[in-house]
Amino acid sequence: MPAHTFVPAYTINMEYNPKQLQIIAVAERLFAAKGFSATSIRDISQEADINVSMVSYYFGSKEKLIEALFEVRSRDFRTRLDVLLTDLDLSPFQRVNLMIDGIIDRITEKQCFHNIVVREQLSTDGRTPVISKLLQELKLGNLKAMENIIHEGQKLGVFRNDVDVLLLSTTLFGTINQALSTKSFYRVVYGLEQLSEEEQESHMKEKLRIHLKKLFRGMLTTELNDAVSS
Amino acid sequence: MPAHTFVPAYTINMEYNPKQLQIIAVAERLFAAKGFSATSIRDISQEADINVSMVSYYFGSKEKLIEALFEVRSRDFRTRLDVLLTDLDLSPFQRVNLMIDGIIDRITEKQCFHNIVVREQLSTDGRTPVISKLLQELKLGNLKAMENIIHEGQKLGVFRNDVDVLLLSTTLFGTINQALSTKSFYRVVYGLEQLSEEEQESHMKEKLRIHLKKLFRGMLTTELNDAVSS
Amino acid sequence: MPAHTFVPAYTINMEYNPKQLQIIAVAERLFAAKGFSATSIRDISQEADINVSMVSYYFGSKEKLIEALFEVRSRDFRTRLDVLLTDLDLSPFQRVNLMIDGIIDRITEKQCFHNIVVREQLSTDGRTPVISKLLQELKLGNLKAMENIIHEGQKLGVFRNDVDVLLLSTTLFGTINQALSTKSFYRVVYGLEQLSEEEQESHMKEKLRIHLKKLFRGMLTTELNDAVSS
Amino acid sequence: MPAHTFVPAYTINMEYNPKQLQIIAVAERLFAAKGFSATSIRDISQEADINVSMVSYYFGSKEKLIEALFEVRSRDFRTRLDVLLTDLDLSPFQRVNLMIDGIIDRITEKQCFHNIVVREQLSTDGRTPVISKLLQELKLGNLKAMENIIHEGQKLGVFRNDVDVLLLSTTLFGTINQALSTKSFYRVVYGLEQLSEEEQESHMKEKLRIHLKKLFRGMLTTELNDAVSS
DNA sequence: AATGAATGAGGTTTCATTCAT
DNA sequence: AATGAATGAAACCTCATTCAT
Repeated sequence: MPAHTFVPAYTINMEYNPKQLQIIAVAERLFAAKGFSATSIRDISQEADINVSMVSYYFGSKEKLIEALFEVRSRDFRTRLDVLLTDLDLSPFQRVNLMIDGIIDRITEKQCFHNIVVREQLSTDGRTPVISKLLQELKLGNLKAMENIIHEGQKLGVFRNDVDVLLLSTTLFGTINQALSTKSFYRVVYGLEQLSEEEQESHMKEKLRIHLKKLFRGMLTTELNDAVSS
Repeated sequence: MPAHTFVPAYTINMEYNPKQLQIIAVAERLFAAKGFSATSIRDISQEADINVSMVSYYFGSKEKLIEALFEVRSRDFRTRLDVLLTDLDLSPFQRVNLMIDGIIDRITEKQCFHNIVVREQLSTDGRTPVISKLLQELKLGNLKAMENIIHEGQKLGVFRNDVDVLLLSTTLFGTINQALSTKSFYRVVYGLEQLSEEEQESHMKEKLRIHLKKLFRGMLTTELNDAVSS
Repeated sequence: MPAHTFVPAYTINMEYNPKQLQIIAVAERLFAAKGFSATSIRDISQEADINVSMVSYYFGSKEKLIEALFEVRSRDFRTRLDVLLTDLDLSPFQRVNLMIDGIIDRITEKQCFHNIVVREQLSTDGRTPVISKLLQELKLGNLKAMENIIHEGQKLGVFRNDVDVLLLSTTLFGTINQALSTKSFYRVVYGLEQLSEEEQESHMKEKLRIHLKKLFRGMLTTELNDAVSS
Repeated sequence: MPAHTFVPAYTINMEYNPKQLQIIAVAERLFAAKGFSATSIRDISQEADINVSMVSYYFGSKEKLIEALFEVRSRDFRTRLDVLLTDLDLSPFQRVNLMIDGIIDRITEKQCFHNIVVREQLSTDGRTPVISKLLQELKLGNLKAMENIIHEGQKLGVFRNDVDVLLLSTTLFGTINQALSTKSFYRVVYGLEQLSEEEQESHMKEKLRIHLKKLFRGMLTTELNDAVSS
């Protein structure tokens, strides 16, 4: 092998070229639909209309491909998160509502990736340390952001003090994820079969927004006493 | 019992023999840990200490094995669900709290199966009609049970009338699923590394119970007005 | 294993009990339809409504089963052949025609077995010495019988002297086999689709009889001169 | 050429590359010797000195391999058939003799393939629609060609009018097939053990030619009256 | 830079057979 | 005498990856 030229694309490794991004996009869709193991490199290369060997060529391996996918998408999120919450001058409830809207939008927008994230979280033997680390950071970032908002509200005396932010965040993400993954059940129950895919999605998003805002309001508002004895 | 004509047991009746149940149990654990596709029949047979061909022998195929798994566990759930909620003479809130406890117990008890269920729900191209149908029934049963309880509370004037039961159920299951799938993150954040597996789990369950009961109380209680305008 | 009782059925090996004959009958049908290798013991046991292990139990192996099949059917033929041709007082042509009728009847009657015989003959690496030997004897018997009849006709000056009996026999059996194996093509060409299976078969048999008798007459009759120069 | 999307060559066009043709050649020999089912992909790949997975790679499956085999060989025949019979200016008998020679040559030349064809015809549940169709076309082509020749002879008053062309064709192919499949018996009977394989074959071919030409002459010649009463 | 032919490991499944009962 | 649970080998096929070009 001619050594001077055999520096495979994937060793450059921080910037991805258009072809790589295209492959990542296709892989994202398929991994979301069928799962990582059930998706073959042939599936991907077929849908992306590229040669089978391109995945290995560009990423080194299938494993590395999903790592690249996580790297790219994680970066997206990190950037978007901070922007949303720090600049504006808003009341705590407005801020919470904005956060809820932001997260719903973000997740529904990148539904495929979130689907993959959920799958990865389910895996006991984490796919790979790289992904585990990225996921951990992602989740920690989310948690810190929410903590900031809520602590601010608490300092202002608007929010209760006994708020379990982790569980609240768990409810927020859990509800959205659950809603998305049972979309078809949702359609049946609400009788939305005649609506288009998009109409149905925006319908569900709207309902979700209202539901989660009400929920957060209930959990954060001071007047509620905590007498919950089963 | 696999007969001489190779008609596996489950096509005759719905009884599985001890060996089959053992295989199902092993498969359940592995499918939960790695996913269906990533789990090979060899993995299963190795852990179950049986011959590779026994899976095909007892179930016909890997596909049929997971179907059997769903059939067995679904049956468990159906039976347990009704019992819990119909007989006792309780207040609406007591009933709701009992339901929450019941569902938390049920899911944490059959964590592996629930993990698999979540994975299946994520799959766009449902593994197989058999499983889709069972899942649909399961979810419908859950929803109906919750509707019964809440409607009763509404008739008694204890609960608000504008409750979206489907979304509430989504939050309930979504929160529990999310909590379980991010268990290790939970451990890090709460600094529970020194606790044993079981101690940690019961700690989390306890927190979950309180959180969800508070949450339901907030969403169902009448005094809360619904002014949530972002 | 208790030695005194473990003399498996198949070692007795000259007489077959009803169960064995039933298995042989089913195997015959399936081997004819799909070939030996393509027919599994499970296929056989399913159709015969017996346990899978019965084939090994009664015959020792699948291989031995087909040997048994050949033994049983070969015996049938040997007995039937001689009877037909030696006793009656007939003209040579009458005798030839009787032979043709007899062979057509015999083959169509035991079509499955003949199908298997043809398959075996095609196999370069003869299934097993046992079968090769039986087949050889069978063919030799057929040839001798035909030689007897023809030599007698020659002695009487009714038949030509330059008859190649082997090739004539080849034509006789080859034509019948070919006709049977292209039965469905025959049906299409003659437009017999509306006839029942049996009607069609008797139609074909009748045509075959006439054709072959005419053919033999042509080949055996003296007046034809042999000037065949391409 | 198997493209990156794993669409094997033959689905794009009907050209097979040298490697594929080599595999087909090996498969042809083994299928002829042992039958389709009894021949494993391992057998083929071993004899062809290629990797086991190449068969699936080049043809998709074992099933598709035999289909490819039939496609290639069928094409051969179709082209050769017409050429032979249309151009020359010959007497009807010359033409028939030429046809007989041609068919004998063709079959002995492609003996393996013909062996496989005979096996396929014997299968009640035709291997696959593709093969059934090709076989049907092949047989129909043969029949039409023979009909043309014979009808011409009839128009010229040289051949009898009551000729059953289908049965005559059955006899022609049946005799050749039978002769080839009982080659070893033929050797024993004629005492040709000391001859080489090729010498023996040409000996048999010569005998076959004479036999079949005489036979056709007898069946087609007008003077023979049809008094065949058993 | 990119291809596609080729590989070998490993996947699921089917097979004939055995063995304890 | 007969069963059926269980086995291990081998079947076909798919997989991710490599390598020469």
